[in-house]
Amino acid sequence: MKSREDIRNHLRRQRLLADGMTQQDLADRVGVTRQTILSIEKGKYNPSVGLAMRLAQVFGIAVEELFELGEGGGHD
Amino acid sequence: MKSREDIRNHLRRQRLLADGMTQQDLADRVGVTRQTILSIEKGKYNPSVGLAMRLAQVFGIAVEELFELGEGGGHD
DNA sequence: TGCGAATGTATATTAAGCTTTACATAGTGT
DNA sequence: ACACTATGTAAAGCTTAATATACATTCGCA
Repeated sequence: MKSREDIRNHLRRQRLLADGMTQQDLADRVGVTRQTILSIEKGKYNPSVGLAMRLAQVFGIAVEELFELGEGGGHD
Repeated sequence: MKSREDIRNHLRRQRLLADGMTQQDLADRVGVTRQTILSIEKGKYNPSVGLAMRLAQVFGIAVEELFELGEGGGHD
């Protein structure tokens, strides 16, 4: 049973590393609302790859450094 | 004017490099339907980062090697 | 002590990812 | 000619990402 995606992210850590960038600042830079950033940080959902890449780009890191799969082995 | 995401992908190329893996095989390995793979290949949409990472993992490459942002500069 | 800035919670609504089913076309082999 | 496999198209439906709005909390600061 793996209906929920189970993805970890280091958004908050990176924001803090980036001179304490706020959720709103980050949202503006990638073109989404603050709610979206907050929900991703809280693990409430699994963003599109486009958004994920823009986020990683803001921090100058790879997508895989910002998001991690749950490593449940298979896909189910 | 970049409301639509505009993401390029190298899914087909990678499939062919991977010994001609079929859309169905790939779909099975990442746990989605063939339609989903086809639609992504055709650029009809922008998968979730979870799926993008599983796809990249199948080919042993980074997400950024499989998907590319439109490079429109900003987010609009 | 009260204001503003940053984060969190809640809920309702819209947009888009993904599934399911069904059919159509092109290539391959017998 | 017929069957089989891989790919493409299309539409209906479900689930979830993302928006919008509103309010609550904590903190620093004038």
